[in-house]
Amino acid sequence: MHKENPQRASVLQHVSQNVRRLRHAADLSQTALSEKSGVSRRMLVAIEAGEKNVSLSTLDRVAEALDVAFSDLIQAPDVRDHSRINELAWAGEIVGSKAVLLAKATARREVELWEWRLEPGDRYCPDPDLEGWSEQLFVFEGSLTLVIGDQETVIEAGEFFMFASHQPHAYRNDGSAAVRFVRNVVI
Amino acid sequence: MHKENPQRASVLQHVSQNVRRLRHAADLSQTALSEKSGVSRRMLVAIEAGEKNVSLSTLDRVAEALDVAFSDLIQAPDVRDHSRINELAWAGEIVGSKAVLLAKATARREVELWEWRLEPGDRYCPDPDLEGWSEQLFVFEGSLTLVIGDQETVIEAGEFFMFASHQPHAYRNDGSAAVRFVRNVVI
DNA sequence: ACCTATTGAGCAATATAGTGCACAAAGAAA
DNA sequence: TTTCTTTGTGCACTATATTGCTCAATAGGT
Repeated sequence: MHKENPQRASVLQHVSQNVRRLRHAADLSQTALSEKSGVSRRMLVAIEAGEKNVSLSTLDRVAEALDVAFSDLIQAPDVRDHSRINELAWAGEIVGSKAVLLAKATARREVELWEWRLEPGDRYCPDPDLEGWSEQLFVFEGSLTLVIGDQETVIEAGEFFMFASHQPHAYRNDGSAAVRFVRNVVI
Repeated sequence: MHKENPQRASVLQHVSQNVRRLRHAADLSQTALSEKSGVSRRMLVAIEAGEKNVSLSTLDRVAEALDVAFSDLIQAPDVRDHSRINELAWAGEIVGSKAVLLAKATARREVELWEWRLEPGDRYCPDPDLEGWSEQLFVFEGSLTLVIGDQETVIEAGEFFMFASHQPHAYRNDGSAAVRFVRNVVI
């Protein structure tokens, strides 16, 4: 009649891993999370073991106590690959035509595509983004000096660079001509 | 002792709206969806009314029957803005330095950043993407002819364009010099 | 050794998700 | 009108999520 609970739903496995991971990230014990969320510790054990079929509102209380979005608890925990690829994906019939996939990122919420132009000697020092954000830069004219922490990287025209933008960083043009680049901000 | 069910969880409201919207989009009656998903019609009514606290596996069965991702059922239904912005967001101290936010998209799963180069006379005709995908193009050298359906658009160097890529489309270089552009694929 | 914090698990009680049935209201098409 | 489809609701029943209580096992720190 009813299913013998094969728990086919992969969502539950993700939840189990995510809750544990995020709870440790928040430096909370099961007891502490239980008090903060209002969900019994016994239930938290079951959730982290993946042996109970959690309801939405219960899971939402956990998400709120962990200070994360609900969707963060159901997403596959390891799908995020902010890997740099830079491979030739297509070559046209005429020599020189090409398509290069610079990077592929598993986005959760937002993407921002920016066009930038920085005159020689100019700079931009943004506030660091929150944890999880990353930026992808593609310089198509001039030369860009990227400062991350105390480390400086020069990105020439035609080059691509990607970094986690929660650390302090700055853009600077040390060259003699204007630098123009595309900036892709992703979370 | 227990709460008088204020159902504070906004997730449940989203679910209620999403299920109904997607069910209509799939052209299914409650009865049909019930048979396809294995969830009782009585429960579907409750879900769409937002008066029951659905469990993950039950909602996952609904998601599978609707042929959508689980996260599609819990997300706020109208948050997707693929709006073109193109506003000057920052101006440097030296005249000419600038940052232009070309576009901001609410991404759900993936982002792909591509660098392209197309020689004169060359073209690329990809298979149309699935519903929901969109592409953002920024041409920084040459001139690109974008064919969408039976409509042609010429994008000059320095210009930006965005379109839903589920419709048949093609890139073509009608100019006399190579065209180079950045292509951002988002869902 | 001891003490303490943390986690896992068993069990009984309770709250509620989920089912199946019956029936009514509304709308569309004959 | 009559028929059919779709949807909402009340109710009793079952399945199970959720709780609070136990106790055991493990790991660190003193």
